Amino acid sequence: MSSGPSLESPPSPHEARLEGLLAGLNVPQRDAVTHGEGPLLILAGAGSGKTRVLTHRIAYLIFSGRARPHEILAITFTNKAAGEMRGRVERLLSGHTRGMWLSTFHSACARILRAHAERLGYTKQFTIYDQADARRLAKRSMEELGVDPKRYTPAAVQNRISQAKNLLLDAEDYRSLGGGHFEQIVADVYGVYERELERANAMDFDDLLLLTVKLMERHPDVRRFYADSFRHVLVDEYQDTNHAQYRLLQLLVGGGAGAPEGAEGSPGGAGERPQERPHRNLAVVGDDAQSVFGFRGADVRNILDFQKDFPDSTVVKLEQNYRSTQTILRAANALIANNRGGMPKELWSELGDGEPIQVSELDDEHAEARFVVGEVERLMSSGVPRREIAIFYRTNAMSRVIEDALVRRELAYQVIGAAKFYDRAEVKDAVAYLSLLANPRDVLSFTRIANTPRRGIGQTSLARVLAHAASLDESVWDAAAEPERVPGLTAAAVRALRSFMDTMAELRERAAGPVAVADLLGAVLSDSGYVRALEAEDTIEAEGRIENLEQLLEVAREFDASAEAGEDTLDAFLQQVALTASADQLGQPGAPPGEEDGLAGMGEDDQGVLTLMTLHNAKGTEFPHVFITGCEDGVIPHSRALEEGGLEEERRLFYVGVTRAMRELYLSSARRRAMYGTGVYGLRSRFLDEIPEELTTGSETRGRLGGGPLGALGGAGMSFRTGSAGAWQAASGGAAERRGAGAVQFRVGEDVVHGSFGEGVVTSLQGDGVIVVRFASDGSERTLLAEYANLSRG
DNA sequence: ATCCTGATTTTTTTT
DNA sequence: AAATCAGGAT
Repeated sequence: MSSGPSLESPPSPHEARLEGLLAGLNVPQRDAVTHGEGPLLILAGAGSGKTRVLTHRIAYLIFSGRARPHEILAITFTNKAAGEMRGRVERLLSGHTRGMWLSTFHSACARILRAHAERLGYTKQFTIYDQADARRLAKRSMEELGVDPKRYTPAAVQNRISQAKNLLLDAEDYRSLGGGHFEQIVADVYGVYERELERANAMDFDDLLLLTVKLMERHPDVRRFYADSFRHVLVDEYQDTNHAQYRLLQLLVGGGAGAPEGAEGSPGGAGERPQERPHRNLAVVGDDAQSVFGFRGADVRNILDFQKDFPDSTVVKLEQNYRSTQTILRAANALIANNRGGMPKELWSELGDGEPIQVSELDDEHAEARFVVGEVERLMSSGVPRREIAIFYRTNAMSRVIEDALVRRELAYQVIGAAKFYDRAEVKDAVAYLSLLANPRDVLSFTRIANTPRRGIGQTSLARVLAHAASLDESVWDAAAEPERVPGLTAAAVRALRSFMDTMAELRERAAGPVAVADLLGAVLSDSGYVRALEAEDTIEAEGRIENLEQLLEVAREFDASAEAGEDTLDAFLQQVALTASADQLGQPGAPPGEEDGLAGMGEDDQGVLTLMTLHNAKGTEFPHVFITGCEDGVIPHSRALEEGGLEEERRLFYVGVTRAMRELYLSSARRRAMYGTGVYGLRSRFLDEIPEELTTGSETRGRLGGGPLGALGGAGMSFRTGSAGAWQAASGGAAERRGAGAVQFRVGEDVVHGSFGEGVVTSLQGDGVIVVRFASDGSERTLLAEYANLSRG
């Protein structure tokens, strides 16, 4: 209306900016973005544009003058999500995000803890132990207590400790809960475990949350500092928050159930500035139907009870879906309707019915993989770029078979989540060196690297050093630095230790100065003899390790380049590494797929690559074409989850998978699937039956055994045992592999494994069963008789 | 101290 | 099937 020349003052650039921000948003989205002060609950169904709402709300807060960048704390679930959000906010604000906190709970907590570590008896160089470290420490604590690791596995105990921490319970709290024999054992281990963490100046993932809460509870001034500083707190994926995170939010924004404001703010309270008014500017976004992290302490009640916690909260419901066809949404709605409780929501879209959902049942996981890959190729030949296709599965282990099939067809792909770069042994070793340099009390890192590479410091000597350090209550570093004082060490061990520690001391001096992390890492790798030892191995694997270390150096270089001057770069680097999750993906999407370079690395064009990931990692993503594999009872309602009564969470997980699909959805299952090396027969997932039939299409009978004469299978199909090698694999293969009777058929480019030469690839077929194989172990090419050589598919 | 071998366990999902 | 672990030989 106000366009054109007007007597009224034209909209100021400021107003225009605000208008632009709201353009294209629907009514509830707009309400959420423009909501002023006070608690806000945004119930955002799948695909309803919640990230858009979050980013626009942040921009709105700033444009409207309600907040300045440094007054905003926005929490996401993964670093990747945080990075994406930062990018989008930056675009909206044309770069004005300086000082804004946009991170995960864990990263934000680590940052806060580093600033106040001394208050909790830590130094700011504290080490962050990941789950594997935590498990090792739990194991050691159990050994110290003489707990039988057969009866109780360290993993189970660590799990319980983690749960306790998520509930903000310390060892004594946990003990006083009562519980059975196991719980008492856990309480014992928890106590020792905690003591060891403190001695090591280390924190596990859960501590980051727990200790931040503790810090703020014990030190009101610290709490007040952050509460004042973050005028607006926004939380994504609120349905996946656990109790510790919930509590932390209460401490930051005030109010809510169980918050101490009543006591503190009331006259006669703690006596410190009783007039403090909590701002309660908390905006949370979530969907109870997508709560899938219960196993790690997430509590759906946080979102379900939000209105109880904040009776005056504003609630906005986003139900219009901008992602999927109605067919997909109807399936999703029908599926989730089988869960009881939860907030009623009905997703709808304007995108029309689209294609029916394809349901397929295959013989086994190999047939399933071939089927999926075949469909992928069909899609691609009809012009669909690779990046628009995703394949989901329940467990990481399931990716392998699919990857094999993809490599065989030379399709470029990326696996999100698995292939954890930071989990590689050599990378962990290198990081452990740096950790020890930063934190001389870091026992776990010390034990990891003291004899890596081999330098004559064996288990026994190591144990003696640790015991000595413990008895004098000094750091491992100090104990090891004077090996002659350690009782019981052999002369050789003393010599080896001294030489090792001399090197470390030199490195430490370097670390103390203003040194680039990459330079320090380079010095570590050469001075420690680590790279030399790898070079001496002179194997393909060692070469790969060296390449990985090269890559780590590159990461360090990038870090150095972006680090701010005067920062404790080593500490910051270690923190980043510790908190970079596997799902955050080192190489950005679009990078050539790692893995078997060459074969899969054909993604040079602008097609991007296929994406493989677990259903858990799928949350927050969307793809035009989605495959969900392993739709079998025991896999998708996972058997372990069923035992623990987690059916509804499994259903939500499946729901998450279904709602990722924009246009086409494929659901596949296998009648028979190998687990732990032997075959297991499964039933199709009960979730498939919860999808209305009229929405689906597909043959239940697709991929029947062999397809050809029944006899082809013979007795081999019954013995679903590997070991006796490719027998049934050949027999149950699809049409492409159905050729000769009995003998295994190979194709050029196929991966094979030989009984004594190991892995190789078929380079040519000479006819009459004569094939040529190049072996990876030594690069040799050998001519073999397929029938007699001890060969099987890789 | 180190290497080798056979037994046992693993697979739920992740910050 | 793969990886980790314990025990034993060198």
